[in-house]
Amino acid sequence: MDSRVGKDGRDGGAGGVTRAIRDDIIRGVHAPGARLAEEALSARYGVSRVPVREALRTLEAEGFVARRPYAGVVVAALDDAEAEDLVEIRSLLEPLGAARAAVRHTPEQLGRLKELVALADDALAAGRLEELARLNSRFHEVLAQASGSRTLTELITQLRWKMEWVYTAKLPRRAQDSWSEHREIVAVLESGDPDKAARVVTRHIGKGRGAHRPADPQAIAMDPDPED
Amino acid sequence: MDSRVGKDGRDGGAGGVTRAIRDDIIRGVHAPGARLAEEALSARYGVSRVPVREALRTLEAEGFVARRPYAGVVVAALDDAEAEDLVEIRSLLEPLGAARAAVRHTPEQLGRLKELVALADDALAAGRLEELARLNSRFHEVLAQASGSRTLTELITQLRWKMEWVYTAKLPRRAQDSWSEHREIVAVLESGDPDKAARVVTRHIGKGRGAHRPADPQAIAMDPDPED
DNA sequence: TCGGGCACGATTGTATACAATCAAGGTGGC
DNA sequence: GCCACCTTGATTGTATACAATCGTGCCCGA
Repeated sequence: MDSRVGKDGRDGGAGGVTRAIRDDIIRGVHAPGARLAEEALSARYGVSRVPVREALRTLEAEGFVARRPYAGVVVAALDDAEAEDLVEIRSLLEPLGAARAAVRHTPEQLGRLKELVALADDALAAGRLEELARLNSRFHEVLAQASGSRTLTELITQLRWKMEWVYTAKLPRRAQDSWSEHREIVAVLESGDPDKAARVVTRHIGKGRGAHRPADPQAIAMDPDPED
Repeated sequence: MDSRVGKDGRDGGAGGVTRAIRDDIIRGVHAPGARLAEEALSARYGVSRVPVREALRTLEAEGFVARRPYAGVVVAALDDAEAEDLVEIRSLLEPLGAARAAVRHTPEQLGRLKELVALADDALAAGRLEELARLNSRFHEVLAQASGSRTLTELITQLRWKMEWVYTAKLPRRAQDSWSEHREIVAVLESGDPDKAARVVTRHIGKGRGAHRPADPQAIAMDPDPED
């Protein structure tokens, strides 16, 4: 198992290490609470300590690791309350992004979303679930970009990473239901109605009414899920 | 004008440079679009390029600078639409934080908030407006921390930095009105009602009804403001 | 005169070497 | 035996040196 980052990444270098470490954290390779020694990481990913340190700085700002001076970094651990907060925050921001997207989306983005829906149809028919998950991520990524707001896009993307991280253990559920809703989202975007876009995405996220109320137990029992 | 970072910072080092550069960006010392050459920064802040690079990685993740491989970093520029989005996002997240704080706040945090209100009374009576601005930042910082969610705290803090950045030109308005509302917030927190806390903070932020609707022109004309 | 191509300078990305700091274990005294 | 103190090892933080890459301006030819 060699995780060293190849020379093929489009970015200069350390960015690739950042992605590699982040992916390994999300996939559980580096468990929450685990200490990440710089030299061990540099050996594992095949670069020196400098890119590793820069990657850790990025991951710290993103909230995946915690850093204490002269005491090293550890993988962050999200307790249940924080996981619920992530769901709540996402249920606020992604509808906002959809409302923006309904007004600001470019034709290219709309076309890309339609293309993804079509690809998902094929993947679903062929029963390729892994493909479906990847397409799902892409769909929400493009949807966020369509908001036209860099801040919103980055926040939503990072929230989805965190969601994937939290729910990484319980993998492939509900992967097939969501694409009919995705198609609906595309249609609403095309209509250009921001309020309707926000409502549809709110329902899609799986967490309706109750804006600032802590998620009620029943909603949690529904187990909202990154695969939507 | 010597901006070099002193040895007295509580953190090991590069963290201090991060704060210094961020402050200078917010204060407009480094204008939006300006190129930040690493060597120039290391000379200016009195450290080598390594801490500078790490600081830039943090600031990139926070959205203050943009980085392109082998092309250097430039200070990010927020257009009007993005500025409005910041207001909107904040108007969603800070009430959520207040609702959490109403349930989760610690006695220490509540005491600290009351103390800040009292200090603001004195500062107001003495007419020290700069002191008031600093206390205002601290108040909202502690309020965010009282949410008990690391994610929420960091998001809200970063949003306030960005707001301060955007509205940095037009400085000392409305600094005196907000503290009566701050006192009200403390009272609501103490009562422990999350919905009421969210409503009060929403009103305090200055942007009421219309959750996912783009801010209407009238609301923008009111000129929402970090000094609240 | 204008366009293509190449060499050069400047800047970013990376690696190695060194200094500062912390934690743990040993040692001496009581 | 126990506690304070120090020493030592390991790890982080920083500085310097080197490699990779990009933009620029000059040169040359048509």
